[in-house]
Amino acid sequence: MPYAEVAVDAPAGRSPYSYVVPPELDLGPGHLVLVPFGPRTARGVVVDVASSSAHEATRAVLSVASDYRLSREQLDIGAFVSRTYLSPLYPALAVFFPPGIAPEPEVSFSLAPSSFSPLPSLSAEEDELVRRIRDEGQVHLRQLARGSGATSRLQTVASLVERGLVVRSEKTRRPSAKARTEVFVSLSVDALEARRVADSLAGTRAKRQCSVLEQLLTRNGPASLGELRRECGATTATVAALKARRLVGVAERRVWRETIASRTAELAQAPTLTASQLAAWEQMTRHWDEGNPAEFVLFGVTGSGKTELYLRAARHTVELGRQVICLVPEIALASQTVERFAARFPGRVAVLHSGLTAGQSFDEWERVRRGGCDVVVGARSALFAPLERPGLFILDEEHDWAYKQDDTSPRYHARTVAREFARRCGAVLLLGSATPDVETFQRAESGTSRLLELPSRVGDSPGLPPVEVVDMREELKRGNANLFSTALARGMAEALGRHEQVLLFLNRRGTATMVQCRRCGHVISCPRCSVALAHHGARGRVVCHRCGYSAPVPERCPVCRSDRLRFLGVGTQGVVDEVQAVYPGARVVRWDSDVPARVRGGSSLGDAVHGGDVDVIVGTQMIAKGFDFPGVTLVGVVNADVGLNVPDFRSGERVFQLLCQAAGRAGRGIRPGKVVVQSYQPDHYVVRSAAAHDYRAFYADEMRYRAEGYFPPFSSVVQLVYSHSDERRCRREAERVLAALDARIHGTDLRITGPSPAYVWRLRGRYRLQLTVRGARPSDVLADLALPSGWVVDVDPAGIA
DNA sequence: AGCACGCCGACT
DNA sequence: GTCGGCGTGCTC
Repeated sequence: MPYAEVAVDAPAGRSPYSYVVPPELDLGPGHLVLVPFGPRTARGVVVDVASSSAHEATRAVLSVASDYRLSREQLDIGAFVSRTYLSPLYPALAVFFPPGIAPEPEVSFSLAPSSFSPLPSLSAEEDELVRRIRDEGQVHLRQLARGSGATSRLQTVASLVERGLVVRSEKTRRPSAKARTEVFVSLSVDALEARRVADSLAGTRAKRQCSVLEQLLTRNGPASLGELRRECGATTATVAALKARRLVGVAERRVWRETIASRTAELAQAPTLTASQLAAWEQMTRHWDEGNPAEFVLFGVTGSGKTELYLRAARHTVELGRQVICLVPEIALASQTVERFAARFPGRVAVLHSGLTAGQSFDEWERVRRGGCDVVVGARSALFAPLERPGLFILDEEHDWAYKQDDTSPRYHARTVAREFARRCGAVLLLGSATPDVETFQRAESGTSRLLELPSRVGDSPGLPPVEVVDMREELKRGNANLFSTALARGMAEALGRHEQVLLFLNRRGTATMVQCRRCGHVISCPRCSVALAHHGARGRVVCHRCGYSAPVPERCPVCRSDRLRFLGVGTQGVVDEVQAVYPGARVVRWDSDVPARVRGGSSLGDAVHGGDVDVIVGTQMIAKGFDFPGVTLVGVVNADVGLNVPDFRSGERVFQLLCQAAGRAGRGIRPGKVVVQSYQPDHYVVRSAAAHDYRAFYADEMRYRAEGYFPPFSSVVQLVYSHSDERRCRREAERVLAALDARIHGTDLRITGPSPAYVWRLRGRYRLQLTVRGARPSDVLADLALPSGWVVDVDPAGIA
């Protein structure tokens, strides 16, 4: 009897469970199935089918949940991700299925028919729950399990089920999207006949039928019912009448939902390469054709023409009969990249990211699976698109930490997974950046990968703009306590006088706009997290950026009742106000995540900026990244060094990347640009090297710092965080695991630090302690360490204290 | 989710 | 020394 080894959707399941394969199911590795698991039905992925099993299977697979099926390669990559990132197996495999294709079976409760007759005596809690179920018809288990008091609610419902007053039911929900079809109407008689009938109907009561015929005649082809409704006011009745008279035929046809890639159809010719592009291209193809090494780092400033090389490499791959995956950190900022790919590979580009509607996403996955696409462009999860034979993986802006998934399992880094993918299927990995991750650059330095340099900007745009670093301590000494230094203020006045645009960049990481009591010093903080609440002046509220808690700005200090509250720190709105105060005539806009994407993008605000109706743009991280502002000649970095003091070994690298990107925004048009960087630590190597546009100087200093601290790339880091609502239990558990780890690391190179409070010590009402393990291969020792729930393990975390 | 089990605090 | 509540582990 065949057995299926199934990776079950159960927490902490790193090894598969054995199930009997019922004879009626044609089951193989890669199938998504439903299996009984304890008292519930769970999803699972079949990883293997064998004639015998190590564990004696007692239960059988229930059904196959989807016709999507994973390849051997995908199963192997999933296992790699689970192993490398110490993640449960199911989520590491589930990423290869289109989102929403087989939702988790849902448990709900409804009233038993008998409970409509007189009720037996109920406790107050039971009565309340019965009323709620009656009012709402049914209640989902998820709703009961959410929020405080969940345990008692679940107990109450369990007792009601036991007494037969409430019935528990479980249903598999339908996929969140399906193929869209439309009814198409076409003439089933020749044009002459149709013309004759149309004329005969003119002036009669059947004027809609008449105009449908006219429409079909002018189109000289089929029209969808939707189009006919819009053009002629036709209804299904109109079409039915025409069909009854055997004048038209109807057919249902699949229609594909559109994305930006499918809307851009204009074919673009490949431009001639510049000398440095050509040199890089020749180097790439030479090594590519030799097949060794298959990893390239494309190192070039913004505007140096990296995308053109991506396109060439993609063309080369497609000509070899293979496909391309191009990852971008944030798709919202990458519409230009998508459009360029779409223009070079018309109709053959798929876009995959979380911003698509369920229907669009379903269609894009389906197009890829059917072999209809040569190129997939998308966020990190596009890596898992169902391509037949990927031959090239591109990571644009490879240093960006959006490539690391850190909120849910598997906590993978797309670069690492892409590298393994490429290795397994003999594909090329192409990493592009103006400021490569030091770990990436180190690989190139050591010869593990190949460095390709694009030293200058292409076209007529001037070189990199000169950067002036202003020492804000000196500024303070001279009595200027304003937000803007004398140099920045002068630069702004000059630019505005010439009717040129100014971009002010605010580094918000590590700062908060908080509310403090002047009398007792108390800072208004979140009741559930140990962070100060951010002040949103425009909305008159204080907001927790961690858990979303929000409250009106208090009138008095909650501790000492003083009404002398002051607002610390500067947000984008504060900068806007300051600009307006100094230059009353200036037209200022705020450009950050508080402004909805649709306003920033194609429509009003974007047009206003590009059309020159805006003088000053104020923003955060976001403006430093994808957007192109050709009219900007002055970039001011208001507070360059804020992020340097975040307790994270990568903080220097992040600030460097941000400063370089911000500086790269100036002078992208025809007129030369200039950058003013305001800093309280102007001598810091990060600020100095960014101002000099000198990546290699930064790299040298950063590597020294990393070596001294035993940080990556000199070690690998695994972070273990335990959270618990009870502080004592939290400490006890962290100490227990520390002792267990200590016992294991004897004779290894591993070092453990902690338990130490996490960067945010209290989050959503839970205390958090962290252990950090560093060494050459920390995962090996941690692989078979069984951790109770409440622990989060993050391999190569985005940042640690 | 639901059930068994065991730890820890409270009480006779 | 015992009781009982609740937190934790397990489900092929």
